Amino acid sequence: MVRGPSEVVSHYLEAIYYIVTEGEPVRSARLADWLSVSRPTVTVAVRRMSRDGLVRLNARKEIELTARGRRMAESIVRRHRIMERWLTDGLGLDWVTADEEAARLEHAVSDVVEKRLYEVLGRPSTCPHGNPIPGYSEAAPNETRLTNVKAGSRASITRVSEVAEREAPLLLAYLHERTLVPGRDIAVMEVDGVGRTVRIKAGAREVTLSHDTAAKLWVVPAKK
Amino acid sequence: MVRGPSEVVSHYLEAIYYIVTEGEPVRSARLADWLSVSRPTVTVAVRRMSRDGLVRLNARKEIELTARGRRMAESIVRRHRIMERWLTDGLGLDWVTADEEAARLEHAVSDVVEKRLYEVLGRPSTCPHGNPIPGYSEAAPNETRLTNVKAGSRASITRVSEVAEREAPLLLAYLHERTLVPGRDIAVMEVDGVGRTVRIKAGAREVTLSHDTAAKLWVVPAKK
DNA sequence: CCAAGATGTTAGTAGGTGCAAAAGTTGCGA
DNA sequence: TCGCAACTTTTGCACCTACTAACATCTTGG
Repeated sequence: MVRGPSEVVSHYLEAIYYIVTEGEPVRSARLADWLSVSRPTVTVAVRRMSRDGLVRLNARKEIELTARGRRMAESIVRRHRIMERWLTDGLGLDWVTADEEAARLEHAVSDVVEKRLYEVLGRPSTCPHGNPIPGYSEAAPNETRLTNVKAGSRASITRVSEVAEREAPLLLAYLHERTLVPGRDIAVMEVDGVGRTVRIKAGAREVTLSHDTAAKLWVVPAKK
Repeated sequence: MVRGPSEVVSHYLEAIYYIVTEGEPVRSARLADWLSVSRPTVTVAVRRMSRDGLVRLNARKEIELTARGRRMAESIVRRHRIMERWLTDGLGLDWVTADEEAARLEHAVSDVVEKRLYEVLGRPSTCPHGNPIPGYSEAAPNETRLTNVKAGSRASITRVSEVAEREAPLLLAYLHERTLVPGRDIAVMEVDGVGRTVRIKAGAREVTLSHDTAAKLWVVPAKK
């Protein structure tokens, strides 16, 4: 019998995957914060995962996924995002609740249910806030953080970073209220390097975002 | 934070609930078989559950649910049956697969999802094979086992015992193939006390069931 | 370059869940 | 009533997951 990763290990893999996707180094302390456990707990968990060939530590003690670990992580993230789609589109839950619920359901979903649900949902290509579903879709190659866009240009929101969900759950509701959702076209009015803010126009509405918040929004340049 | 029962404890509560519902005594050895664990494992698990006020042992060492244990068990069974409904009606899975999947999903479903899903499914009153959903519906009071019905009378199938699912999963497919499903009207042709069989007619088709199998089918007498 | 703060590990402890082997209990048929 | 078979528990082990306290190491600002 092939035993999959435990629920706890799955959460580690998932967190590592999200942080890697943001292009940030995965440190043990960050995982401890993310998963709300103590640092020694992370140390031993990572040691177990390393023993099982899921992760490895580089010279700077940063945690990296092995090929096997990445495959497992993708599988979990895929289930998570498909469940989020169902919870929002099918059951009408809001983004924040859907994410919390998906975090539990993702470990209970088998291949069979995952595939059937994906079909029934109409083969969605992203989770509700725009993140691609591993194995079915990928991020746009010309995607960039909103903080990299120059004042005066136009862009289209593609996704809200997964990191926002975990480290600032209130942000999701904040963005949703302001209709800063995937597919939204925006115009960048002003980038203030001193105040570290970005002023944008979404439809008729102007919004000023902090640099931190803007970094959580990924966009593609508007066509032509 | 109110910690619910662990997943393992939930499975114990669920199994106990099903066996009690069949009117049979709950013995430690039966739980060991049901849950596929060793008997010592059951002993210590039951001791923990007893300590936590979920079960008690009577003089014959039979396991009984406390009021609190029963409430928890009902909550789990409710989630299980609602999930089964979704898996069969929503995703088109067969009875056996739906039951297996529901056994994992039931532990990951929150109150919020349970209630929303129940509404979206149109407030079903039973699981796919006819068992009532605790808190929403109850078994018909005049329900009886098929083995108690006299030859020559007519009856309507109400449900397939939950015990069949766990202790004889192939039986579910067997019954489904023969359209012996809830709502089916049947005529009892012959009850053979020696051969321990029951011959019934369902539509145009005659089927002979063993006594064991017939005992897993619950029916109500045909109207009039 | 050094010290403070961030980061990581070791040590010791605890509870849950599981096992096999063996000993104790009980109930029932001969 | 005796003895066997079924049932239950004890014993001793192992592993995962978690904690706190204390120590070690690393990085970076002054």
